[in-house]
Amino acid sequence: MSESASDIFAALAHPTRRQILQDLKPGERTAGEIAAAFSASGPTISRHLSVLRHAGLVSERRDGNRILYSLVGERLALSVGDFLSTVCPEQIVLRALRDHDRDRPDLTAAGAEGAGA
Amino acid sequence: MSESASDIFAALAHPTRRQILQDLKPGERTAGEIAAAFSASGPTISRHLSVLRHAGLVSERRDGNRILYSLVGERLALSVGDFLSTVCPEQIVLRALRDHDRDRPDLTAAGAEGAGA
DNA sequence: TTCTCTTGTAGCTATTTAGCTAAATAGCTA
DNA sequence: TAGCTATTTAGCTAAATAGCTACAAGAGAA
Repeated sequence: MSESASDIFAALAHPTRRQILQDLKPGERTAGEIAAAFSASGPTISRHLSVLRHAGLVSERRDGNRILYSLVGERLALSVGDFLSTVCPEQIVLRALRDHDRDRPDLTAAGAEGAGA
Repeated sequence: MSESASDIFAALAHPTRRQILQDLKPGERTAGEIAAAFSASGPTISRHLSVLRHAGLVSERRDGNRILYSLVGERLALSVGDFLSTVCPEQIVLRALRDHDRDRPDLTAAGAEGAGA
């Protein structure tokens, strides 16, 4: 498990791959749709997807002719969040998250409990 | 010191550099102390420190003959946490932190040393 | 000054990665 | 069967990375 942390952070080190993850946040998309959002060639995006899959950050599902990719948010949050908690004091992490969504006032204290969605 | 998320994630992609950050959690250490914790050569560790410095994850301070490094936890938490919040639903991130905290209740308060290697 | 300790830089090699084009694979339709 | 679409794999080149040894630079001590 500790070895896969390198795979995850290496996968996140490339801006195209971070953008792919962000594009997958609303829901699953085909490889072609993902590739169409970038100027790089299809095979290049396919390899980026392979890196993300190898890191466990996306999952794939076949639908006839196409392959649909979707984000594995739990793995991303667990692995990255675990490392963050190991290195930083937890207060700093929570404050960073709070600063990110200033719209939501009391996210860390009360809410976020049964929020599966 | 770059501002790029790619630099930060690339810095975190190497296990030696993650271990260095963890070793710096209790407080500042000299380059020699840091290097002594690894089997790699001094120059190799020096370059790892340079990568971490370039990513803004550590800061250095001169003390006579030595150079003392310390963790910049805020930058780590802000950058990584910001990306995490951009890609994952916030609830997943918070639950991941909470799960981690449940497993190791006293990690943030006391040592978390483990840095032996 | 010179000597020593500590840390960083230079130069080299081996390995990995990112990008491309061309070809192969998987599935559907006629 | 052939043909068409979607996606991945193969093969290549250029660039980046990690490791090493050897050397240089900065700061005290003698």
